[in-house]
Amino acid sequence: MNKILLLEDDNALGYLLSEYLKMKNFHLRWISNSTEALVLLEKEKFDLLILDVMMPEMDGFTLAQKIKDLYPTIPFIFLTARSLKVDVLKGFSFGAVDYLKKPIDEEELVVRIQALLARLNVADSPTTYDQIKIGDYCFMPNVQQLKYNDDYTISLTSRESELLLFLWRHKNQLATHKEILTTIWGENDYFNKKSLNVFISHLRKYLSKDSNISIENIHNKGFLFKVLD
Amino acid sequence: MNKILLLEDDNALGYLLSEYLKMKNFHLRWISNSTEALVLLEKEKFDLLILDVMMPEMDGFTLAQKIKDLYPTIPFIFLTARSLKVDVLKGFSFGAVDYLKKPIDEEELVVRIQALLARLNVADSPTTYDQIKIGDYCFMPNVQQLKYNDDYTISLTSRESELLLFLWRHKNQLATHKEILTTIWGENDYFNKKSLNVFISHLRKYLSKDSNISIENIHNKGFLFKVLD
DNA sequence: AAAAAGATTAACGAAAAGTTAATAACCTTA
DNA sequence: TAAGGTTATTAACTTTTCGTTAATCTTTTT
Repeated sequence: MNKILLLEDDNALGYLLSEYLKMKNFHLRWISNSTEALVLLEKEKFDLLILDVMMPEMDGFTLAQKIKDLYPTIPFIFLTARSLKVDVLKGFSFGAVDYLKKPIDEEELVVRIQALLARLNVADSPTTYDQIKIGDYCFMPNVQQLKYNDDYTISLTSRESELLLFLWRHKNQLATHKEILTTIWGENDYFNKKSLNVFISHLRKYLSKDSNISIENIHNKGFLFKVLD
Repeated sequence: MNKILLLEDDNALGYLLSEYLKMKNFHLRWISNSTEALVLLEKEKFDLLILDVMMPEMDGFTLAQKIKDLYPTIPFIFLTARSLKVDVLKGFSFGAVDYLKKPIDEEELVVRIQALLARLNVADSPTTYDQIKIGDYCFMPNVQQLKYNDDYTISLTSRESELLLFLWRHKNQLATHKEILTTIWGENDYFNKKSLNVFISHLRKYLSKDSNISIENIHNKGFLFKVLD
């Protein structure tokens, strides 16, 4: 879950936003004091800051400057009543990732935050889960390869790989001819069905080392990819 | 420099924005047709899309949906005259990173783009390497050299070096023709694909001493730079 | 037992990929 | 600006790959 720090000195708005964001399942911390923010950042890690520009003691810009120096990677959004263009430009020049003008629409704020955090999270995890364990085999659909026990690797053709993926997604269920043909070949006709048989045959051969795996034919219906665990 | 694709059917606004953004040193391409956008994205790589929501033929939302499916990582901004709240929410739900209401303030657009690209760039290339161990080889992209076991050194051409770096960054993953061509050659067409083959051939020869390294072709898709450790 | 469906292997042709050589573009330096 | 060298692209040709089709045999159904 994502931790957000909201810095807003207006009690009404601060309360409204913090309750709303909590309701939307953000882990939210609301404070109304700039110096407290710095103390808190020292102790806890936040994924996002939401800063009001107009603040007593220290205004949002100077605070942002300080934060930028201390924690250059943490993203922050400005909230402001001043919709002066020069302020918007100034906000971004300070490194803001967004700048919202009051009155704040809570729903819009939420979707903007979500869009932002989604981007941050995908940037973090380039990991494409692309390893599928099938018995003694490991199937990597993205690179169209099938590895047997670290022993050897079989390169699959596109059709073979698509078909295996389809079967795996429907493992231990009936995968009908029609489903397979329409999704992989695009058309369900006599000749493509012949092709399908050829590819089933290929896959059976590739997977023959593990007796817990089988591709069984269901007469006149389709195939059953059986994987015992 | 960052490449931006602007899709805006209003000639006056399209012209204004494209000129303004060019002046601000963006590499900008302006088109007014949704289908043209899809064709262009197939051939060229863009860092950011700016889409008008209201378009003839295909509206921005459906286009965004298509783009999202085909190129899930490319960020886009919506531009719109409809400031209906439901549209803003819809825009973000489609994966937009920002949503600007007309009339567009060009200066604000520029700073928002800059903020966005700045974040993308730091996330993308966190490090620049000057020594990369690849099996028995040591690759030095900055000096475009490839050393085999302190034994001998191969001087690489710029293309060879760029390609090897790209492959290394995508090692053990599928590097599609399109990705390679759009990032290194800038354009994805028949002839550049031919060139790519030539360079792949060069690299294979250079790297042939270490049997744990291979560049495998994935038919009709791209290449797989395999490095076993 | 006949007919239909499925399995397996092989053959084929089109398209893609690999390789080497030739040409064109691009620098540098005189 | 011309020469020479380097690099990238294009061309020409060969090899490989892949999906379909065909041929043959086996299994299932009625």
